[in-house]
Amino acid sequence: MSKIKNSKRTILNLAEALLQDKGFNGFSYANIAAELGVKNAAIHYHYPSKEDLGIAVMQRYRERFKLWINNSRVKDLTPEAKLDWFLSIYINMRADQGKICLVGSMEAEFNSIPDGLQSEVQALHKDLLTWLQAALAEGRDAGVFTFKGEPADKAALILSTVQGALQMARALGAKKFHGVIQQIKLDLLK
Amino acid sequence: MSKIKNSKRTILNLAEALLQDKGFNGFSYANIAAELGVKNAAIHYHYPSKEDLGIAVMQRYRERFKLWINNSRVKDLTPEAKLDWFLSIYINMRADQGKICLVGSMEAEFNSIPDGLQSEVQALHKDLLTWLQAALAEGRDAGVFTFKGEPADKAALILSTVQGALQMARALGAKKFHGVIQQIKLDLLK
DNA sequence: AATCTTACTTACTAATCAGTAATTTGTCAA
DNA sequence: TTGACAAATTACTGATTAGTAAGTAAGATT
Repeated sequence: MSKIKNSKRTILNLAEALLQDKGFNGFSYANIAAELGVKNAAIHYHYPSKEDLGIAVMQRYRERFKLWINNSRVKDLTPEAKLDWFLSIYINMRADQGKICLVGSMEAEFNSIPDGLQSEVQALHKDLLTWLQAALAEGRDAGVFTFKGEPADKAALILSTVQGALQMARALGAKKFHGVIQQIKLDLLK
Repeated sequence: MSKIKNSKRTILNLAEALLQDKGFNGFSYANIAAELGVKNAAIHYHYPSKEDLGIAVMQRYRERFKLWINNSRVKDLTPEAKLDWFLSIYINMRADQGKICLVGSMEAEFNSIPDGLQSEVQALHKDLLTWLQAALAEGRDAGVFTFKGEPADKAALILSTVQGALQMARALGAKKFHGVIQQIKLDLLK
């Protein structure tokens, strides 16, 4: 009986990577078990159902995001630096390795994932939008961003863009992704 | 033995809807067969493998798009009307019914779909980008669009945006999607 | 020392999946 | 009417899936 170190955390890490890589319907308990050198049932012991596992991944991500935005290292940034920080989250997802964001992955399969997981996706998407909207409003008030319309719509646009661009990178390469990131800034900065 | 009317076409229609709805890993031959009141094997008769079926859907879509853009009713439009036509494709996908675009659906599952299908996704995405890029360049030259940077990057941004926005609509509603469409135009028109 | 708990294994179920082979049914043309 | 072909059925395979129940080994608690 070989034991996993930090079992719950290790499983979540692997599940998160698999979700970004293959989606909820694209991975199985067997994938995780094999990678960790244990049996399927060992994963079920920690996360009884696949829904439980998916929810745990999403909740951990939400809490991580909450911690970041409430930390002074992000909170006290200028609006422009806040945007850069936000975009860096997506840049660091390694489009060059074909990873996409959790929200995009789950929303693409939204109609075939469990209800409880749908709610978590919804909640995370709202969290991201709320923060980004505030950062955009702050930046426009400070005179460093320019855009027409409502901050809510501009935030939804930017979030949709990065989500879509990560997916595009899979088919057309990471270079295209970075072009889009650049364009977001061109469209926003004075 | 109950026969399907226009079997190949009917199957493709259903497969396309299922792809937009549940993704490649999210539907099965049984879904299609049940809907048509026929057995699984009847679908395999027309499309031996799931990869064949997926490829057929993508190829039909590409040819449809090719026909449209080479038709004078699109070709002779003003740049602004061309943009509206393009966006209407995505608006007509019925975000309110939770449908997303084929490209987004396939790219989200890119790492777990057959190779031949990956190539088709790639090809369609390139087709869309190429056309949009030309329309944007034409519009900027004509003085009706304003944007910084390269038309290629702006085209990639807009395509990523609509793709992501359709997915967002599933979690946050169609209203949000329409807000993003509006914002695309605000960001582009003088 | 005895017991309880954690983390896992073994062994299984029931369902679903894509796909195949052999056969039957229906239609149309010569 | 017969034969050819298309389109479907029946009946199956082997793989994979999520999930469960019972049992075991090791460590912690009492």
